[in-house]
Amino acid sequence: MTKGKSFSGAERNASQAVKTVKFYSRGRSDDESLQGEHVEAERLSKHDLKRISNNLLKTRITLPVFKYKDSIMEHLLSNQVTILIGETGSGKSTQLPQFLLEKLTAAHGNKRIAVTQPRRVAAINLATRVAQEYGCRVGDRVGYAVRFDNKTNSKTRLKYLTDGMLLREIMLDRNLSDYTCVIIDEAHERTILTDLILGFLKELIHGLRPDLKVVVMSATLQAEKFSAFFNDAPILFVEGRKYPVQRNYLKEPCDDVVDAIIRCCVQINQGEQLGDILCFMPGQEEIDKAVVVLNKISEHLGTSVPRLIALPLYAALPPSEQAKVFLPLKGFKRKVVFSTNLAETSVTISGVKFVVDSGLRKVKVWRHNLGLATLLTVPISKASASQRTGRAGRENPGKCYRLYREQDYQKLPMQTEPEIARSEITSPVLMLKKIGVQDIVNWSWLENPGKQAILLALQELYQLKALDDQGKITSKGQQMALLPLAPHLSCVLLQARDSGCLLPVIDIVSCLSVENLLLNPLPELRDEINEKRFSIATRGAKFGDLIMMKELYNAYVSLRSSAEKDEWCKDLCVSKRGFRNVVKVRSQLISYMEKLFNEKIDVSETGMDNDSFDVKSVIQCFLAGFMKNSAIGMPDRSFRTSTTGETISVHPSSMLFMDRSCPAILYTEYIFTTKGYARNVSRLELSWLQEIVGMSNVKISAR
DNA sequence: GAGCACTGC
Repeated sequence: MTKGKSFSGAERNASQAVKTVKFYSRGRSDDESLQGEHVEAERLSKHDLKRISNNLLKTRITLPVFKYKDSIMEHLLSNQVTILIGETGSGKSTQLPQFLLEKLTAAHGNKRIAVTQPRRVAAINLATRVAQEYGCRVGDRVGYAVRFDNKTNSKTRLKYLTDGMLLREIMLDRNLSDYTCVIIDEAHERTILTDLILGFLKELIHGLRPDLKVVVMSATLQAEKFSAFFNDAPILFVEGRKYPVQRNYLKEPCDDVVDAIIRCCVQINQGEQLGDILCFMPGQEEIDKAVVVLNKISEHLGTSVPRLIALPLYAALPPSEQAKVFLPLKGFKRKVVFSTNLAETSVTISGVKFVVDSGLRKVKVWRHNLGLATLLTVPISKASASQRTGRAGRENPGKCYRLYREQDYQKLPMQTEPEIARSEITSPVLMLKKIGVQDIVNWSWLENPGKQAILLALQELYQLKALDDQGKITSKGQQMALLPLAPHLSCVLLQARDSGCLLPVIDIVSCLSVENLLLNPLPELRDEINEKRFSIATRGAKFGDLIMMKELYNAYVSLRSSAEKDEWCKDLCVSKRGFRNVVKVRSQLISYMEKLFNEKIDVSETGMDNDSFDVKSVIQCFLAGFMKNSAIGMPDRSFRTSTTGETISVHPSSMLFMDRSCPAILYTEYIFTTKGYARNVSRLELSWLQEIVGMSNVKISAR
């Protein structure tokens, strides 16, 4: 097997510039592969826990990271901020926090160590594993906190949590006085929330907490950026072990991604030893097409080569379909998984020996000046290409086929643009205001989103009455920041309380904050499923998607058994996992509202009766949060946005797609793909609009 | 008259 190419320049620089601790992991890796290793710790005795811990220790001490413990700890303890670059399999996420736990809690007995993760599963899996290694139950000395699931108690000293969760804690206690050390893991992913935490920690250690220790853990490419941000904090480089992956490029660029990927898979199948193939593609459309084509072709390839089994993988796919990609195949077969970015970080498939990379991804880019989101297919970054390639070398040496030329690869940007640079930032700005930041433009941004973006966010928050005309956070803004919702939806909820229709609005807001609740039916079932949805949501048929969600929710909770619920979900092509989440979100929102206003919400009055709420009041609550998201019907039957007069169309997924009678519409999302689409659409009467918005800034032309 | 990458509280 040919050895893979050497690291890129930036990776080498990072390792040369600093003290290098190299090791080769022989144990299991420190991330997703922990799945399925859980032991029912609750049922085990102290003796059993100790025994398991001792057994695991035998594995842990064979890890060279254990051998370098003293040297790593020396750096960590003598610096306030340390950047730790650790590759996959370096054990950094499980071992380092335990080393620190030993040292720091000896000195600060009642304080905690926080380890943040961008994803819930990672936080839960890591805490579960580390508790075993430590020899305790999860939720005792070692625990975790993610939304809907808090396994910590007063004895917890090592706490794994999602970065969203830590930000909540920051908003409630801006000194983080519970903690002696904060470890930010996977910082290179540059999620908005990770960026905010880093900026916040920088201010905190230079202000009220000069004693707080900070460790930033990241993959190679961004080390210098983090180091420079924290006043040249030392970078520690811990090498993991990856198997070599041979990289192959195209000689000529291809113009049809699906065609090129299929050819490549067939070629691999004919020339290479057994091993599964993982193909990275931009989106669902290309994936579905490739699956159909490859499954058709594989029938005609003969029996001298493995039978190709094509499988799709993307987030909108039902979990039962997603599960198929993890099942090993029996017999003379080769699995070909066509995946979105999902398989780049969130999911690991074992058995993959070959990666085919289209070099493309889909990305949602917010246009501040237009006030809309666009969904674009764009080339990936070098970092992303390297991550995708690495998926072929997790268990054995592998090969990667890049469907672009080497000179095209050289032209790719080094890193993916951080999320905060291409997103709407009303929510981050409100969080900063809540924390007490006055000057948002000059705050310690890891990546400053720009003056225009910030001013537009401030303006938006002012219109939602979260800020006063001095730019100071109002008491309404304080409440909005504490609700686990986008500011617009928080505003809707607060309006609903004032209007006396909190319960139906909470149900709808809960539906809106769960992703992929309504699944896309297969084309041949579409009309049938639509009919079923219309027959259940009789008022939604007239008033649109928000009202439909309330009716679907009512229908869902009126079913008794979970078997009935599952059947119903399947029948209407809605996500059962989604609806289970709706129920959780709903009860969380109710309890948060109770806490905010120190009052008890009487849930009994929410009946199964769809007619027990007033449609006009409910939709007017949404107008309070989405004032600018309204459009007026024109004589030619198109809609024009009331803010800019742009043409906007009702999205085909909406209940109102076929409706020709709406005088005006309200929508919660405005997204540009092939043209401007309104999603989650409600019917508006012109008089409703006038009552709420007033005549001043909306031009209304009657149909 | 037609479509949607991924997270988080």
